[in-house]
Amino acid sequence: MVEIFKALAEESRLRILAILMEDEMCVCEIEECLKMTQSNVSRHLTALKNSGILDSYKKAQWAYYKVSNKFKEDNQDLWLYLVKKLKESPNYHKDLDECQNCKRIDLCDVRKP
Amino acid sequence: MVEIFKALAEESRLRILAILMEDEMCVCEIEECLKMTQSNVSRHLTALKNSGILDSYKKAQWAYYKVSNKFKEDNQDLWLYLVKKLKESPNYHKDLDECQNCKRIDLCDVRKP
DNA sequence: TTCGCATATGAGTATTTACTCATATATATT
DNA sequence: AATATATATGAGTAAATACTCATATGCGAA
Repeated sequence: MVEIFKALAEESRLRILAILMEDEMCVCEIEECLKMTQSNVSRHLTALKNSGILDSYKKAQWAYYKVSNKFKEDNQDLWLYLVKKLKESPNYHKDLDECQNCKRIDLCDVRKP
Repeated sequence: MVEIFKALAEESRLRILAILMEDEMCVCEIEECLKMTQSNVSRHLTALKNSGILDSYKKAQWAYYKVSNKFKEDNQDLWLYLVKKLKESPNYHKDLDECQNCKRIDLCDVRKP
């Protein structure tokens, strides 16, 4: 439990989690959406993954991250709380809009026709 | 939200919260129950209070802390999660037992007849 | 007023954490 | 094999955090 709270006790990580709430994403997309450095994104994703909140898989050189279903199941009340509160957080809509813009750019394999 | 997670991202604070789940307590009682230094208890309680999780009141030289009702109302899902998970945590039963022992000792005014 | 008790706070120390730049590693293309 | 792209990881730096000891502050009793 404390490990989960530690992972969540950081603004950048909550922003990442907020945009991952909607759909899985690739590192390069998160970078672009949140205007964060690649290495910083990677580290935060690793922290969230290590605490059991995210899952990831690789497709060629691309790494995709998504909220872990197991996490959602094992921590239903917390997940409910997060979904609600993340949508209310100050950066949420701005970040979401930015993500819509990013989806118009071909960033990684999954976005290519 | 992040402030709340920051307050909860610490083992000692979760232990304090776990025993405060049952009933309000005085600083000196928490000290005794959890075998922590007075100053450390005081600091953790202040952190939990500043994040909105706890409320406190003074009675003479004694300071009592309890879980804030406002916090419970505003963060129902999270509180539900905490109650469940705190009871499952490794130290919970040991700490609870220790508290039962402490209640046999007269520590502060409220315990005196 | 002085003394005793409870607790908050100052200060020091060690550890942890967030971020960056650089680069190692993994995968694909030529 | 060389080159390009994506991402994880090493290393350095600054800031934050947890804990302790000491003591300031607040309250009550004598």
